[in-house]
Amino acid sequence: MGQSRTRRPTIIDVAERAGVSKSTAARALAGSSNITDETRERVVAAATAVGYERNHLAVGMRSGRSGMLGLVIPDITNPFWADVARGAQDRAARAGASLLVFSSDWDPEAEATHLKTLRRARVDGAIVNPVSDNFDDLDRFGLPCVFIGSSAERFPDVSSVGSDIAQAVRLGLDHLVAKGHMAPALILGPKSRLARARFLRAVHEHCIERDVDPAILAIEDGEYTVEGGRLAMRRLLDQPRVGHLAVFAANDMMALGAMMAVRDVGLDCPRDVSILGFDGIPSGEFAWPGLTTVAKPGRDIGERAVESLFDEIQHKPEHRRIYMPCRLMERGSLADLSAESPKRVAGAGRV
Amino acid sequence: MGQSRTRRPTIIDVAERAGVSKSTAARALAGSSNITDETRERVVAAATAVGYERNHLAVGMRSGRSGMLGLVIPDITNPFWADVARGAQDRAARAGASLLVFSSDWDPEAEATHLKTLRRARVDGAIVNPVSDNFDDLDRFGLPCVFIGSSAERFPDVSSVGSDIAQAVRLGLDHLVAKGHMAPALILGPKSRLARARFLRAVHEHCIERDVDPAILAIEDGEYTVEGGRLAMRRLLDQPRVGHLAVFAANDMMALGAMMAVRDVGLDCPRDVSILGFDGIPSGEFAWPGLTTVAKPGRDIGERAVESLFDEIQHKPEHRRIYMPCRLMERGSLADLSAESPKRVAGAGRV
DNA sequence: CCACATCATGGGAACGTTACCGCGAATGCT
DNA sequence: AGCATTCGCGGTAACGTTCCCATGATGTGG
Repeated sequence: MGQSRTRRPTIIDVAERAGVSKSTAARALAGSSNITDETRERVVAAATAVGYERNHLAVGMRSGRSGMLGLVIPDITNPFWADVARGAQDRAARAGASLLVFSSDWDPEAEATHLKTLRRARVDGAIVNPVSDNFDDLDRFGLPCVFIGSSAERFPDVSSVGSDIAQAVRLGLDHLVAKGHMAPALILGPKSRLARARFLRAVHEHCIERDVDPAILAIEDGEYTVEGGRLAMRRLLDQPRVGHLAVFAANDMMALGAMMAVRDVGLDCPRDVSILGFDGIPSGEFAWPGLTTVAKPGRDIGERAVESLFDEIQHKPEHRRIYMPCRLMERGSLADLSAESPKRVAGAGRV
Repeated sequence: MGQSRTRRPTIIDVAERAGVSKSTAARALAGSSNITDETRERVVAAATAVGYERNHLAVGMRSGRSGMLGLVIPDITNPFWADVARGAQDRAARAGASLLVFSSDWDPEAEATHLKTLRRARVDGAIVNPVSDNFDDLDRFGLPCVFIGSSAERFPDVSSVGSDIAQAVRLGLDHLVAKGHMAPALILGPKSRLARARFLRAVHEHCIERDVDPAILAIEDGEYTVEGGRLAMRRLLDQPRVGHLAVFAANDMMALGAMMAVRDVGLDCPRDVSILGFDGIPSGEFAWPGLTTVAKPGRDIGERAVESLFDEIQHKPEHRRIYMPCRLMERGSLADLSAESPKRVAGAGRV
């Protein structure tokens, strides 16, 4: 980087060089109103000549719009959230906005700090995966906000975007049923998490539609981690059972952990145990066997969140709850038992 | 979000409420100079009472420091770059700065656009994994800049932070040798990439130190992707060979692809083929067997890049080239042959 | 040919903050 | 006591932009 610290040219420099006032220069550069073509061209030429670049700080100050959005997610290192961030980034960029990204590590305090930073930076709005239960601060001077993820629904007044868990569960169970797994065991996240309740409710509904008593499903809880899944699967394997075991895990990490547990006890997936995940993280592709999973549309969620946020910023008060559809990614972790045993449950075979 | 659009309080509101001038209020809030404790307390009280939050746009305007940094990486969705972003984020936050994150998708045009956006946003500096060959624009008004990654070294005038490829290769080869793999095959990225040349040179040096002729090493090239690795491995397996095959891949994705290729032809890793990767992406942990790899310190790189950038911003002209050490992650993809065959190469066993 | 509308342009204020300067009071020193 | 120095505080300018209003020029219609 050679010659350092030349003062950045301002619109006044442009105006002087073009021989007009700064008002005229500003009008010319803004594009539209009431300007001779000749003057406009002269101003534009002057601008490129001096290398003028509009100062967005000043613009933001004058207009009250900084052109920046905030994104507060648990961890950018988590592939799902990286996907969300990428979608938000792209959508924001398409609208000429920039994204300030923060990771909260599921820590309410960090979250609060980051939100304060965002308010001070005068972002036009924020997208948050809420960790804390208390967002009164946020409310005070009305920072436009869109929440993201299933934890968002604790807040009735805030628009939110998330994945359609009911549809996802339905998709997963339909697939399991089609493969001949009528009553899969469940590995779920910790109790008192909204996502868990929603997942479970969808499973119940699906079972009832198929005339299956939900109570017969084995359920194990665990942390949303590889280790959590491993332990839950170990408990599942300890239970007496006949024949093939199918498992629907509420999270890919848990599913991968479950896969490890299967290997730990000398069994084989998918020969002895079938595993279905939920998330769509890339690691599932490289596991052996590849993890069949219901993939959340992280990128789409990010994009839609930004769009919702723009609505919010423009005071379009249509406060909405958006659920994005998930998609089945079929890989190798499910055995196909549909031919082996006769379908004993009415309506089980439908897709 | 209930009562919307109350005007955000300014320092003037605070001053009025505290019964002082805005200068005094500013001084009180800035912390230090020449203020009675009593006045300071009154101002601080007033500030919290009205919910004052300093407007960083205005501060940036006045001071010329926006308190924001830019980060332009190929893809936030790529786990390595997500790691880098996380490190940069945390380090920046610790210094009270925020990070504007952009993904370029290895597209020079997108990169240029993002850099322009960053300049307009008046970031104090930028961290870039350079894609383009031409950064004259960047130079013009001296946006402080630190480059990141091995492609950075094309630019002699710009400070850079990257991983220590020489050390990484040494680490990997030492480990291979210790496990009894004296002359591993190499799966490398495309020619005319700087990283490839560096990798190869380090391999040569290591070989020569061990009195091994580098020319005997089999080398296959491929794209830095799973598919690239798969194809390269397939070619490697087509070649006639005796006994166990060991492979050092220049990238974890390629290594995972190689693993698939091994499975494709009915062989077993690590029984028949040993594979060593380079990157440390999480997916390697869930592959079967777990991928032994040399992990790049993505997070540390991000942190150091921010630190370097701060130096750059403060005109500390010590332009530096920093190489961060890598770390071996031992998992299951390497067979231990050290006991089986006598060491025929002098000095091979050292660690 | 004059009244009036239209239009391109310039002047100035304002966004919120901080740095600088100046003023009056209080304090220290001889 | 008298003078110098320090100290707390207020006023004002400036950062770069855009918006509003005024002004003068030009065009239009009666």
